Amino acid sequence: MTDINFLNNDDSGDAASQSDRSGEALVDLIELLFFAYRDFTSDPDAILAKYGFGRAHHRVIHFVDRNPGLTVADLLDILKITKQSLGRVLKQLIEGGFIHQVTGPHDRRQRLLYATAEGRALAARLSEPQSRRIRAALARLDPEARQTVSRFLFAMIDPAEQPKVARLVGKEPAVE
Amino acid sequence: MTDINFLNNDDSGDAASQSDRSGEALVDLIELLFFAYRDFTSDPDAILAKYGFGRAHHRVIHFVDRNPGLTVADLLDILKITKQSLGRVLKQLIEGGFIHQVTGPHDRRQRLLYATAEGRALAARLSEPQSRRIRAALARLDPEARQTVSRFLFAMIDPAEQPKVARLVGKEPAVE
DNA sequence: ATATATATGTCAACATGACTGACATAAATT
DNA sequence: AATTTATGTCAGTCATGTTGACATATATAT
Repeated sequence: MTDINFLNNDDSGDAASQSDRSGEALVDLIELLFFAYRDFTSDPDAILAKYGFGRAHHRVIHFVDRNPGLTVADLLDILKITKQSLGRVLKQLIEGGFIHQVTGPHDRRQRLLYATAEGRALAARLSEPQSRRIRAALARLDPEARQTVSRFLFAMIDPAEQPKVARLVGKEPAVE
Repeated sequence: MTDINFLNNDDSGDAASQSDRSGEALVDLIELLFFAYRDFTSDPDAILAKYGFGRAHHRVIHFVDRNPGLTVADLLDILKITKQSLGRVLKQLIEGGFIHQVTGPHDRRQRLLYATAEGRALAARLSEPQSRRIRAALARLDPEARQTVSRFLFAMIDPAEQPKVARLVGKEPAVE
């Protein structure tokens, strides 16, 4: 029924836009990235739905869990969204007891963010299927594939953002 | 100002959630995938804004351009969205003259979708910065990196979806 | 001390792109 | 003739992003 059969539908003879063979392989990678990311996010989405949360909550709890003491400004810079957007999901996560705030010790204007025990459990639960998916994918490849994939993904990030991401991830994926 | 400095904020001594060293590298890949995809989609987003279009339009025009004669059902299966969601963006693309419909020759219920000259031009314009980004990323890696990355991304897709994607992309990324 | 800048929060209005549910039409299939 | 399928559409809702304006507390500079 919902079977993809349009490869046989090519009886129109009009395949002009597909004839550019030079960039063909790159278009493949564009599409693979789309499908990989589509499925990569589907696992956590299903878990989040049980909590009444969305993908935005996932991103917040993930980065707060991974970086205890993160400030709101840090989070805004990572997620590239407005504080109004962040405000809503952050409020829900705090009210739900997944994140708690601590007034900054040096700068009392700051609210340092920490995941609670429940928050850490949720973060772990969300990352688990994603880790498993990555582990399964890498299992089919050579041992050095992880390094290659890591470097590729890092190189895909805007050059201006790469230093920040390198510090955030805690490693230098582009260096051996 | 908006400088990320929370790596120095770790004066709380509480890094419990970061102490799981076993899955550490996989968490890195989770984050790199997030950042890579975030920036990967930012280039087309800027172009789409000029047309009053969004990311949904990009996906539709891309797959229609790449697969002339695609049916609505095919598109729904690729994008994994509802027909109501697709309906709006498809309508706008048709009204804007980027896509035109042809009644199916065998099954007159079907509307085969084709990109117009303008649609092909838009698709090319959108994929150009993405191709360039990928090309630049691969340029820093070994020649066999493309094969590795391609296989990795393919393996990240739900196994049940892999055959469809393999046919759609027109290659077998998992095979040499 | 006062002025200014910064970090954060909040209110209001809005846009996009998803969703569900219901129903309509035309054409194919049984 | 009845049913299924492919598609379209109306109506309402939700999640998550946006801009603009403004408030508060605190830090910093003059």
